[in-house]
Amino acid sequence: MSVRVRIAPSPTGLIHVGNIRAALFNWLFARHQGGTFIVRIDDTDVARSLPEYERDILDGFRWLGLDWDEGVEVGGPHGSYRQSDRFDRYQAVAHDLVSRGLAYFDDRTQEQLEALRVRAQAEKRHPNFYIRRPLEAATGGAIRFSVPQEAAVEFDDQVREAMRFEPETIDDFVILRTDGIPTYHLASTVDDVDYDISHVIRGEDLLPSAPKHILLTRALGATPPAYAHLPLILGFDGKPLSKRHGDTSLAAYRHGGYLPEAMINFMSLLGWSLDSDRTIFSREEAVAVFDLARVSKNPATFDLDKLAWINGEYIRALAAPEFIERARPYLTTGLGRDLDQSEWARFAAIAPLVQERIKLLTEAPGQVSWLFSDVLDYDQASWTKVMGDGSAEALVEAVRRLEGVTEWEAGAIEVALRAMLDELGINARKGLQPLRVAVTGSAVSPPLFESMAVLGQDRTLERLQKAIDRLR
RNA sequence: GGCCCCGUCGUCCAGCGGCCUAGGACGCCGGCCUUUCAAGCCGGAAACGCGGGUUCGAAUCCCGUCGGGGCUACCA
Repeated sequence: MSVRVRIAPSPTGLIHVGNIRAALFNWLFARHQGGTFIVRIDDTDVARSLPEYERDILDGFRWLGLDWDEGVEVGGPHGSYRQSDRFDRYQAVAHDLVSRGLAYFDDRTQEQLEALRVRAQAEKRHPNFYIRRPLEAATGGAIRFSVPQEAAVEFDDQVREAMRFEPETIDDFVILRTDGIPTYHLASTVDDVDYDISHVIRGEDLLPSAPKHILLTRALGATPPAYAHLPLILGFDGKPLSKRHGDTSLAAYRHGGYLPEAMINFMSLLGWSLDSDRTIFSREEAVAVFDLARVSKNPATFDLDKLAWINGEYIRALAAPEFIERARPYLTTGLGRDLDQSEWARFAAIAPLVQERIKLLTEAPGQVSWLFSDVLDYDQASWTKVMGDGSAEALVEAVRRLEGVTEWEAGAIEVALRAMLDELGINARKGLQPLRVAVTGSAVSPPLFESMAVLGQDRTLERLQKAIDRLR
């Protein structure tokens, strides 16, 4: 049997990390098995589904490199991969089930049903005791699936192992609404059958729905797929991920300076591990060993600090030109303007030093803004902390020495300034920090000699002079 | 309430009866390096929820208990 898996998000909002992790695990499994990865759009909720959300989902998958073999925008041999195109099919299935005595019409109102649930609760009975009706009780309304009461539903979950649900605890669920729109249970199950899905890999929140889907699949005359229910992802406080934890949409990370390969690596670790001691690994390495049996059963907390660390690791591992290219859009938005060619050259010269100092691409502009502004913006705290006794002398002596440097590059600058330190008899901290603040405006910056080299001799001297004036 | 899932350092993961005086990583603390900040290197604190069994032996198996979570819609 060939492996065919799908991710079926609903376009009712921006796709979030929970969905993405499910997509990733489906993708890893498919690639490891040499199977087919399908992207389907579950838009049965026509009122809330929006085209822009569908676009967001697909953009997100593309950004992460989760390429799909069949599905929306790619096609495949199974017709449409958008459920709103297939309502006829679901309706036909629902009516066929009715005619075969496996489902029935239910014309009761929501209020009546709610009253029955309340009554069941009060009498400590399962709701199904009152919800369930004889097959021929009505001839119109919604269509409910009639859950067979003969046997328990048992299946072997790929991550949770033996599962068993007693029939009286599974309620007769609606498969087709009064308005003819299918419910998630029907559409999803019919599609999984029609598209020959072999493994359903999804969040644990759907575990209680699994017996319903299995029963429905059997009613359709098909063999149920294998199921694998992934642990849920929680926020930093151990509570379910929600708006409270900030923006959990993938888009927020996509624009927040994160690298897609770092996101993939990090999310792979949410409920899975390559082995006992590797944290950083490529997607190819993950594909090579991915195994559902090794997926953890307990919920995973989304740890932003760890994501940031992983992102930093990936940034540092980038080849310099690659880093410059990736940082480019963040630089123009962060600096608020486009850089000209000579400015880009200057950035390129200092980029490797920036690269090892940031965890997010969004931090890049802050590291080099001093390089691109004509009037330096001194950080007041840095100034007061660094400028003290001897600072003026150091600055004056530095100017004198640096004026004499004929070949303006980091090595020569260092030689000149070391000589200055010797002559003044002061240590590097005391002698160099004032220069740093004078040149970059801050006590924290990329290495000084390289920074001066990139800034240029004239501008460096100019800034040193300005600081001297300011001290008087 | 009912049904179901889960329970190893603060966090993620390893462990699937003896290799465990419980391993790795993030974070935290300390040190080294050092022109600042990072990075890097070295070291440290830090966990098997609890109670019973089973067994020569349990983090690993069983039962209970407590705790966390999911589902319980004509949402998905």
